[in-house]
Parts: sequence; structure tokens; C-alpha cells
Amino acid sequence: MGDQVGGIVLPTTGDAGDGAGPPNFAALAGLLGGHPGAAAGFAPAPGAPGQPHPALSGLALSGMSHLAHMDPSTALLLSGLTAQQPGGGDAAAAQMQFLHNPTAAYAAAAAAAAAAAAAGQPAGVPVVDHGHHHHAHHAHPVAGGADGGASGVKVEHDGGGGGGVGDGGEENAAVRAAAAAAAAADPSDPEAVAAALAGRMAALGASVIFEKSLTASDVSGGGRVVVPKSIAEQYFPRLEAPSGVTISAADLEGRAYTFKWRFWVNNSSRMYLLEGAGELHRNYGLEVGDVMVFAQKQDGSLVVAGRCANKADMVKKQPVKRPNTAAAATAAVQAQPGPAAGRGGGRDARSGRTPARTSTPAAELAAPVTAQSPGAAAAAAAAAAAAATAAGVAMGGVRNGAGMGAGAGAAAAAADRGRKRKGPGSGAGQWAGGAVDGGRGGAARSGGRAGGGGGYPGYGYEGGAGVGAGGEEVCLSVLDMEAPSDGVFRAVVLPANGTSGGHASTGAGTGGSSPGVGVGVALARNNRWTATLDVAGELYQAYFDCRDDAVEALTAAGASP
DNA sequence: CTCCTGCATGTGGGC
DNA sequence: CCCACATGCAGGAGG
Repeated sequence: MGDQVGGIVLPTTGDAGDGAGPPNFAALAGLLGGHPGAAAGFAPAPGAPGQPHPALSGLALSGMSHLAHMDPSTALLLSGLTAQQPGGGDAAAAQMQFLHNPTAAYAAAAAAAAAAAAAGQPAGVPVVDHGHHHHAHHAHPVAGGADGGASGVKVEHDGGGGGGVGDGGEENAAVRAAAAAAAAADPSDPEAVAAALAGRMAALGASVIFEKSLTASDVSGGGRVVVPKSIAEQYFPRLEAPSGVTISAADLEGRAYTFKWRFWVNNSSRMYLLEGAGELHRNYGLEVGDVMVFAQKQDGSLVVAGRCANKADMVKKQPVKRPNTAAAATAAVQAQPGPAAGRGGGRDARSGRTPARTSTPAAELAAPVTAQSPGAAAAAAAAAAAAATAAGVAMGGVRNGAGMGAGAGAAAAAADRGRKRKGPGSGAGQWAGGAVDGGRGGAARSGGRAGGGGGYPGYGYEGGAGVGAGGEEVCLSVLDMEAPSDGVFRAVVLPANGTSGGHASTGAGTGGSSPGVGVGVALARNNRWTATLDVAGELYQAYFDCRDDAVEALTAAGASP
């Protein structure tokens, strides 16, 4: 049953034909390493005097994880830390157009508020809205349990489900705070629900990967949910064959789900979709327009949930039902021997689609706060993040190994536990591709599409993992890839004695660098370079495409290569 | 006959 | 202009 074994994505082989282009990290910063400070690191708002984050000891850097925008100047993020301003509002602006999910903000605010409340402080939940949010309607079942008859969907909070989150006192406090915030949410308020959900995710130690606004076909298509390519390639198992793999997940209620993660070859590209979400939709009473939330726990397991749409979900467009009114028109069209009508010619000349915010990647979830409400929200966010961090919850990050030092989790590499069999050389699968350079100038864009070779360098797996020809079966968790060469510093846990599982993490620790984990620049796998920093005893590492960038970043950070 | 699966088309949006 | 996404529709499998 929902037995999540070790996260492995098996390359099913074959089918190399379709274009498996390099992931495009440009649009969505792959902050795979999570963002312990997802809610916190907005210290340097573009334009505002960049001031080092108070909690530099761990949060500051982590916070920077929300890659602003792919910029050649990989040191950009660090610059921010060191008080230098990124290239102006450009990056921020660029992101802003999509940034909209207040979820994180709300969650943080809620958590912070709860925490404050617990501490006896009269902390009103900071408003993170732009001032207006009217929507008393929306009789959504989700949190209120008001569902006509759906199975229990009440937002019941509980310590921390299966996450090994709550242990010590502080941890419990944090978890409780989040849980409390979640519980306190007003079921009738979409925002509150969203916040509650996010809060619960956090309490569970899961970080939101992205949210999908359900479209008509997502709902009707028998649980066939289309997942944006960029998200798919960043956060989900890399797929070799269209047949895809099976991934298991659990919702906040502990219910287990099994999805089929696959893709279709559309044009020269692929269209990713998650099948089998019907049950989840039913459980949460999700309808068109509602949102399906994907998160991941530190152990890599996937957590899913659903919630009704809120204001922020409709910023762009409206779900647009599906004006099937084109009956007549359609008839006419079909009557014509037009070139179209061939196969699926029936297509009505209508557009009809385009939900609001189709999806919101984690990267985007992080920044909004600053942008929308610098003051309170940021503070709240920071507080929440701090709390979470203190509790070792690491709001978003793949932990590597057991200990997480001061709590700044977010190891750069995936925590492939159990049966990850990568060759010593670490052939680890990766998405490294040309992440960085691809940046702005659509270089990496479709152009390459990698038809044959350009794609992803081989996987290190030897196909083991009981993957039959038809392979694809146990793929437990999402995310089993290397950190992108985005120049983002992520906390890493390096065994004092290079005992590292030898995954992606350190080029230094395990790799060739004799100096062990020394701070500095080192050549890592896949011809990438790592810059390692020591911040208050914790190590942070970032990947770059070239040595210069690594050096630059390190220098910018105040360290000497 | 109904449901499921895969696929091709067309629309919009982003670059 | 190209890319990504949503959806309708055909074909096949199962009842």
C-alpha cells in the first residue's frame, strides 16, 4: 500500500526519440533545494536597502533560495545578501507577473500569528492582501467539511502526521503553532483555508512544490491532471518513456494515493500529466477552478491536497467554464471540407480555457510576500520560517542525511535514501543540463529540444530497482535530482568524514577535492563547479557552470575562494 | 454500450 | 513566431 519505498525513478529506457529537452530553469527558478526560508528570505527587496537578514546563521542564505531570475550573474543572490542590489527591479518585475500566490504569505502569517498568540502576544494576523478580498460565496467543501457528502474532508489538525517533525519542545511549539493556525482558519474564507492548508503542510514538514488550478478537463478527464512542463521537469521524476511511472502520495488526512506520472508527446515537446487524481478530487470535493496542491516532505514523499480557489487564484482569468455553444458553428465548420476537420476536427472555434493562475511553483510562492506586504507579512513570514526552522521543519528542502544542524535543511541533493544505487562516480541523474546559461536568452529554450543527444546525460542507475522492461512501478517520491546550477546557495549537510551517500551534494566532500569539505570552489560532477561557504558553522553550497561564476559568488559572499 | 487511453488540433500567451 | 496547455475525438478494451 502506500508504501513509499526509496525514491527511485527508473529510466524505463527506450523511447529516446521524443524530445527531452533540457529543463528550463529560466522561467522558474529551480529552487529544488527548498527554501528553509521560503517565507523568510526576502530581506533585500528590489529597491529597498538590502539589509542582511537577522538570522544569517542559517536563514539568510537559505532564504536567498528563491532564485530571483536566472541571471548570468550567478552571484546575484549572494549580492543581495551582502547588501548589494540585484539588477534592479527587472528580476523582481519579471517574476511578479506570476507571483501571486499568497499562500506562503498567509501560511507564514498564520503560523506566525499562531506562534505569537501562543506566546501571549496580541499579534493580529498581518494582512497580506492588497486590501480587498470579497468572496463570501464559494461554498466549498474542502475545509469546512461542509461538503455535501464527500468523505471527511475536514481540516483536522494533528501534530504532524507521519513526518518526523515534532520531537523536542520547540519543535512541538512550531508544529502546534502551524497546526493551530490551520485549525483556526475560517472555513468560509478561501484565503484562510489556503493559509491553513499551507500551514498544515508546513507543520508536516512539507514544502509546496506548486499548485494547479483545475481545469475542466483536469476534473472531467478522470483525474487526468495536466502539469505544466516547467514544473514537471523541475519537481517531478524525470520520465524516460511516455508510459511514465507510478508515484505514491498522501494527503493531509493521511490517505494514500497512487498516481501515474506520465507524459504525452505533443508536438516536438511533451505534455506531462498526472493520472489518477480522481480520488483526491473526490475527497476534497474539488471542482473546476479549485486548486490541487502538491508538496513534498523532506524525506521526499509527495503530499497532495486540494482547496477551493481563492482570490489570488483568479487574478488572471477565470476558469471559463466551457461554452459548448458552438454547436452550430461547429457543424458548419465540419461541413466544410476544410483541411482541419480531419481527425479531431470538431474543435469548436472557441477558445474556452485558460484558468487563472494555472499553477504556482514553489519558487513563486516564496517571493510574493515581500512584494505585496513588506512590513508585517515579511516579519510574520520570517517569524514563521524561523519557528519552522527552529523546529527543524525546514520549510522546503530536501534534507540529506539525518542531522540538520541548526535546522537549515535543504541539502542540495535529493535525499535518496534506501536503495539508490548510483555508481560511485555518482552518475546521479540530473537536470543540470545547461541550466544557467540557458537563463535569459532563450538559448536553452526549445531550440535544442535535444532531439537525440542534447538531452539529459545518462542516468547513473543500472536499471536495478526491479524495473522490468515495462519498468515503471515503484517510484516513490518525487524529486530525485541534483541541485540545479543556478548559483543558489543551499545548506548542505556534509558528514565530517566524507561518508556522504555520495549523491549530488558535495563535489568537495565526496568528490575529488582532497581538502575535504573545505570552503571554496571545487569541480563537481557533470562538469559543474561548486562554491562552498561556511556560515556560522553551517555549510552552504551552490552549483555553477563555470569556475569563474563560482569564484565570483564566493567572493561576493565575502569568502575567499 | 460505456469507459479508458492516447493523440492531434487550435487557441493564447510569451518571447 | 514559437511554445505550452486545454480539450475534443478516435480507437480499443472491458462489461
